[in-house]
Amino acid sequence: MSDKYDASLASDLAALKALGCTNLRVRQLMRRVAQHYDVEMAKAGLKTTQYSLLSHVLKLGPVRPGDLAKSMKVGASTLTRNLKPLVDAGWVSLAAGSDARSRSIAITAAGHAKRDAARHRWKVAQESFNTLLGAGRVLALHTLINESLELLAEVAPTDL
Amino acid sequence: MSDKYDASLASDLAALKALGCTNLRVRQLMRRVAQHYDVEMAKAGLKTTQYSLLSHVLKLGPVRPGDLAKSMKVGASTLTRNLKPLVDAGWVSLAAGSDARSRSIAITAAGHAKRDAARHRWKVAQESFNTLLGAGRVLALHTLINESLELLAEVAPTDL
DNA sequence: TCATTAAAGTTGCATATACAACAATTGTAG
DNA sequence: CTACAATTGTTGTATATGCAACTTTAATGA
Repeated sequence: MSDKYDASLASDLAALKALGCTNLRVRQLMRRVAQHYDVEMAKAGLKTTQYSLLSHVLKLGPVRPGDLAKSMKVGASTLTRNLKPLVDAGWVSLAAGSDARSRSIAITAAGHAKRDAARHRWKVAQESFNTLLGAGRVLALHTLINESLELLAEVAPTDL
Repeated sequence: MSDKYDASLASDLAALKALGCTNLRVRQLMRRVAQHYDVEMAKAGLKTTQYSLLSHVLKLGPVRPGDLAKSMKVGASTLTRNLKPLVDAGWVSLAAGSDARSRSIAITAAGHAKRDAARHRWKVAQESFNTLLGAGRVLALHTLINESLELLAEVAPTDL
């Protein structure tokens, strides 16, 4: 398959210089998107990040911290800390793993219930987001993110 | 001008359901991009966020906190706190504003020097990012972010 | 077996982020 | 002129984020 972004046209190279800091722009987008989703998720008593974490634990079943962190693409230390509120709330359990240095993270019955209850809110946020931006734009954004993450992961200094 | 994302094709609507959480994906991208830039900026002794803040203060001249926050699209409380390390380092000064409830934020000589010294690192990060992803992809990403931020701002509950 | 290295998580430290509540000031209606 | 409302920032609280250093355990080599 052809890559429509392979060519570096002269016009592109000129346009690049007019762009602002990509890091800043991505952060700004992240904040707005978080705000959009958080408004809905708050009605379910969850931060969007917590919903994602809960969903991943549910999907992966009993899972080791390292594998969960890789799956979510966050650093190990971030995972340790983000897990704490969920454990405190009784939505996630931390048990001893087969290997004595590792652990086993699992969702509890209460956690499963909480996630199911919050699922509807997430859908509302996701769908209103799609409507607001337009389907084509959201699809294009996801495609760009997919490609970018792959390219960035190849040269990333750490797993995050 | 025509908007190539206006139409909601049936094929698009079907593809949307296959997408994961947009909030999660944008966050993941943000982390990787931050990591990429931070590697370079660390050589100048700055976080990329601090470089952005310093650059904005430089660009806007003596500026009120509220205006600076709006320009950077961060919440007012975030700005207050992000400013502190820079003030402590002597790169930014906080003075009384004309209006007694407001203030005046300005860059110091040391801050200006620091920013100039860091500018080269930022360029390296930005250019290596462009090379890694490809000019077309970066341009497409910026375009999507520009459009998305505009649409999101219209319905945002707060200024952040 | 014993020292070395590798693997897996957690903790100390620092920053980033924002909502709600608050404090201080200015503007405005009566 | 005063009571009420709007403006402008900061703080309390809580989460998100990750690097470097550390602890514990497992694997490996001599």
